[in-house]
Amino acid sequence: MTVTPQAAFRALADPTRRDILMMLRGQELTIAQVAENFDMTRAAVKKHLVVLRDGGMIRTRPSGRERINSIDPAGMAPVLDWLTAFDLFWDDRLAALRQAIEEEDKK
Amino acid sequence: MTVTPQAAFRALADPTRRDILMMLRGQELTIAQVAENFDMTRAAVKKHLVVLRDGGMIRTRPSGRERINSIDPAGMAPVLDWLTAFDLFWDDRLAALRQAIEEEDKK
DNA sequence: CACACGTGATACCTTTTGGTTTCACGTATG
DNA sequence: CATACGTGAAACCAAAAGGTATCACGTGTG
Repeated sequence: MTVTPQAAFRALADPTRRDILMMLRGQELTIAQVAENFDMTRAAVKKHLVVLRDGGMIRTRPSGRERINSIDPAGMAPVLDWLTAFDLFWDDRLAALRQAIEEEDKK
Repeated sequence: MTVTPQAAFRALADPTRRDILMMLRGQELTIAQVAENFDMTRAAVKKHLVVLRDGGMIRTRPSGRERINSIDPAGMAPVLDWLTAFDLFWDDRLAALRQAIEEEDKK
């Protein structure tokens, strides 16, 4: 199941899905628990979770009659890779980052 | 005209638009020149350029009867900011980046 | 000035997307 | 075993997205 860059970018394109990712950043949640935080049906949230899964952003593990969703740390890689390849803006960011790191190393 | 993160993510969600950004990475192009590279009408490409502009990814400057499109380096900032705030995967990337920079500094 | 050229804008069409409702199914639990 | 619970899946709907064709308009150019 190779995750295409397109699936990854699509997963990030919806604000609800980005919120779900943020929500899952520190904790694992069942679909029902995720749905509690949104003003939409569980079914709608489920669909978003499927898109996130197709994009490689989350993993789902069954536990009894529940499904536990957690972030897939590797999922962001295709996006990062594209941004790196794009690399125009990257120069500035890299420069700032390099400086920050060097400053920190001086301590 | 504040660019919402949503507009930025939306701009990146379409493969044609990402291709356009890549195409604009090194050169400035008129809409007609951009359109030459795709199997779709100029009007369709124009729409993509509008979305990219709304997302803050490109700038358009008039030159006679032409419009010259170029990348806006600052456009990627909202995306980068979100990814940084998301920061789970970031750890690995940052670690690798830090190491690469430190290695280079030793030379 | 007449006219070709590059673009902007609009109407229109089809497909995708985000959402709902409803029902079937496996899993706990009284 | 009966039943409540969490989920999966399908049918359906409205709105958004991606595309086309077409026309209007400013800008060069013969």
